[in-house]
Amino acid sequence: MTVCPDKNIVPLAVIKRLPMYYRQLRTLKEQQRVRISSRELSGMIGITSSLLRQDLNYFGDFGQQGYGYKVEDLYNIIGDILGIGKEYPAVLVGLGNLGRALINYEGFRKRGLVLKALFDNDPSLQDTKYAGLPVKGADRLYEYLKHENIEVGIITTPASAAQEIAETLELGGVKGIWNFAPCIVNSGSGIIVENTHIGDSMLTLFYKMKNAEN
Amino acid sequence: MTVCPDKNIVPLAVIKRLPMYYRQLRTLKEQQRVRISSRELSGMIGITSSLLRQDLNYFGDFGQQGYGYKVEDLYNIIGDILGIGKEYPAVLVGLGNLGRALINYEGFRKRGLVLKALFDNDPSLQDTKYAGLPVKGADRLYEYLKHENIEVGIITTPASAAQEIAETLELGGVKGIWNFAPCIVNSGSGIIVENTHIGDSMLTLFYKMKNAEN
DNA sequence: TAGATTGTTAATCGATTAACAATC
DNA sequence: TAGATTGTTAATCGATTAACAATC
Repeated sequence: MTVCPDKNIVPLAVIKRLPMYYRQLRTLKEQQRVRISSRELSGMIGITSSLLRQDLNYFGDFGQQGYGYKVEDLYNIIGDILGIGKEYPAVLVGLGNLGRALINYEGFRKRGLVLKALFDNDPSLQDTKYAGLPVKGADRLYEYLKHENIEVGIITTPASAAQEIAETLELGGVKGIWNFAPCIVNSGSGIIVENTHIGDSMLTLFYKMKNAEN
Repeated sequence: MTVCPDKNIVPLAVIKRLPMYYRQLRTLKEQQRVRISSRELSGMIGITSSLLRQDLNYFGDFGQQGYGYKVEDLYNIIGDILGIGKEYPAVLVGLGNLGRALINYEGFRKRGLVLKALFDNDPSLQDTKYAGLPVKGADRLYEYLKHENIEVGIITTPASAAQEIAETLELGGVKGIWNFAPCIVNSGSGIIVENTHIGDSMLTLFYKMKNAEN
């Protein structure tokens, strides 16, 4: 029952499925479900039960033969594996519509993302507050990072500004960058960059729609 | 040079990379680059040149031996493959922060997504306008869809409302659903559902950060 | 032409599925 | 115990990479 991630050999494909399991287990928990078999859970998600069991067994033996998995236990275990529960101090750069939407979504806060300050180039926003958080000029980002312990930098600027901001974040010592700008952000050294290109998924949708007509 | 998608046998893994190529080619086009080799383009993106050439060859022969690819031509070709240029009339349901952010992002409009109406349950919003678009009660969604030709339904409601909205969209005859609610949306018949779970990528980031420390 | 780079085949690698013994 | 379902191995399937002949 111990959570033991086999040193770095867990395939990324497996990791990417964990949040999906986590979400479905939360729904089940909210419905007061106590136990669930790999067959039923995988069916809800649209994968095979083999795949689900394989994935879980990268981290440990969490089930019980003839019984299945305890919903709440598995939910907590996957939460632990994902690093939920820990707090991640964060800054967000780029106070446009998407930035504001992310700031106001409580789900992130609930999973451990704690915003500490916001940055934007617009002079009219300098030294104001938004959602209770201080708004500073992007030129003061590096200085701020030097004095605070920030682990995550969120980029919601236009593409043109993203690379420079990423470099500043990296110099400032963040551990991970969550990039929403529609461009590839390169990290010099090996810090973690997670790209979320919302527009890409729209184009994937268009492609599928176009080709479903046949 | 003709765009010929080999009937439905293009792997999804390939499709998912096309928007990335498209984005990088746009950047190159903006920098006035005329030609590019598969080696250089793939390097910018962080994949092998083999993979890039394999991917493109699902759709046709767009390069020239000894020369490479013409940036602008390839950009346009990939745009065509993805279905950009065509217009997709759309509705958005759920006028929260994320919904508003999407409405105000011009990039979607540029690629062909044309919002026609917005829906929300909040009575104070009924029959107002937002960003020049009419806002209606979610209970009027089905009636609206019956009278208008809408192809895409965007769901930015809380998880609890998403499934019902999805069913209404489907009954109303949309071809594709772009779901941002943090839950799995099941389509009865086979309409296209593209899920964009922003929160999932945050959890993936957390996992990577947690395990990079070792 | 010589050099460069494609398109494409074959080899490798990794991820998914099937199957079943172990066991609750 | 009998039935159910896991954990895990082996088989399959699919995706990526390497290599190179074709050719611009």
